[in-house]
Amino acid sequence: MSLYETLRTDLLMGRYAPGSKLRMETLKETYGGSVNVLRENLVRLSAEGLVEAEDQKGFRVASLTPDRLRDLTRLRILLETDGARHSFGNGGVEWESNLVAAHHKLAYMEGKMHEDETAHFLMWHQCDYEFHAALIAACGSGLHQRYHKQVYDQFRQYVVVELKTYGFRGSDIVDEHEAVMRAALNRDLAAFEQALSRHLEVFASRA
Amino acid sequence: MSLYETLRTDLLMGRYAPGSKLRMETLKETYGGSVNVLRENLVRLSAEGLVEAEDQKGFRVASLTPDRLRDLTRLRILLETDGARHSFGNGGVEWESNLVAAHHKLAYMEGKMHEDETAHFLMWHQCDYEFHAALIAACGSGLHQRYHKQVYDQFRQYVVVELKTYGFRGSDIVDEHEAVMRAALNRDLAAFEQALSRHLEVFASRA
DNA sequence: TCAATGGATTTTTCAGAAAATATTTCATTT
DNA sequence: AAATGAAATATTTTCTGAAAAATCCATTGA
Repeated sequence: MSLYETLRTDLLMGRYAPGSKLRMETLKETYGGSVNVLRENLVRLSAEGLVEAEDQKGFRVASLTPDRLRDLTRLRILLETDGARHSFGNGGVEWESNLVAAHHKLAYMEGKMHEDETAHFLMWHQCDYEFHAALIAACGSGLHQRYHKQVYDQFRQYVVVELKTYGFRGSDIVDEHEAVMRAALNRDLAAFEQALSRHLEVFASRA
Repeated sequence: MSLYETLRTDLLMGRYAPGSKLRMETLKETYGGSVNVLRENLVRLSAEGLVEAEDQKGFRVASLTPDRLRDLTRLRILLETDGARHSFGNGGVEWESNLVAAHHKLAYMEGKMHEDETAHFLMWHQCDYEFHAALIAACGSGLHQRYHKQVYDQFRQYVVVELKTYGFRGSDIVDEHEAVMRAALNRDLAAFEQALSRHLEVFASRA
């Protein structure tokens, strides 16, 4: 795994507390590599919103403010809803069956989460992303998908912290995902937006 | 001006042909500074979509493909329409008058463009951005605005090339901007989306 | 208490070289 | 003549160690 991916995973999975300082010396010890390479990656990660860069004051993990969560929630709803709208138009059986598959896998992982949260932590996140990505997979715009991933990843920071603090919030999530998928398969945009908004905003109001 | 801003402006204003290679040696001669700093900035600019990075093959100016233009157009319409929708709700007289002011300045610059395109080139771009930014200025989400700027800047690459190739396409643009502003002031979302789509898609179909 | 000061810490930049990879050149073979 | 492959060249990428610039912090003096 490249330094970029390693760093990114560690940031996403809550290895460092949000808002905490990322000191060069420490990073060098942890990841090896020289200052330049580390900086390059930190610069990239700040452009992607996972890291904050303050001029002459180095880098820190992006902070978890309520405002940012609100912004991220709104953007996710916007990008997923519009992406889904296009998928409704472009997507055929292929798209549908990939979506059903992703949802099945996700539902399975959510079952597993009740057994052992920490063991399936990473895998559940992976499946959750793949489900939400599948919704917009047929939107026909790579750039749209790229921005969605960026926003999703920032949102995930909040999810990880919430999950580590309060534990997996169980069957509600399963129902919400189910409702989202059903609306997508029915190509019912209004229902989709409502189900998705519910899914994300319920989370945002808890976190 | 920082190296980042200088580089960014040069890229945006078409100093280098789209798709052309950015060789380290050349950049060092042009901008000074050492390799590391240059790389940091190029990494950042590739995360923002103005530069393409190919592993082990260095950096090049982002290429102008029709697909990318289509994606960028769609995203601009999405972000500006949704941003405007929120502005309609949140924006008061303050927002309105800033919008009117931005439009007035833009219309003035578009008059100047008929006199001397190259002289007012940079200023017109500035005003065009400020107008489009003013539309979503009251959307209430800094992140939304940040992403919009990113998309706008990438779109601008195409505008600059088109403008340099065919010259300023005159009074059509003025009318389009006028229609967009009027719809915004009337808080008529459907009209707004239509006017904006027209404005951007007419351009996209020409370029 | 508050602000100024000076030393310690940290970030940022630098220059040059080494390592890794790409590209070109050119002789050889098919 | 076209294709192949190895050597030479060029370029990117990484590393090192250090200097420069900025920030942080604890102590001093008002």
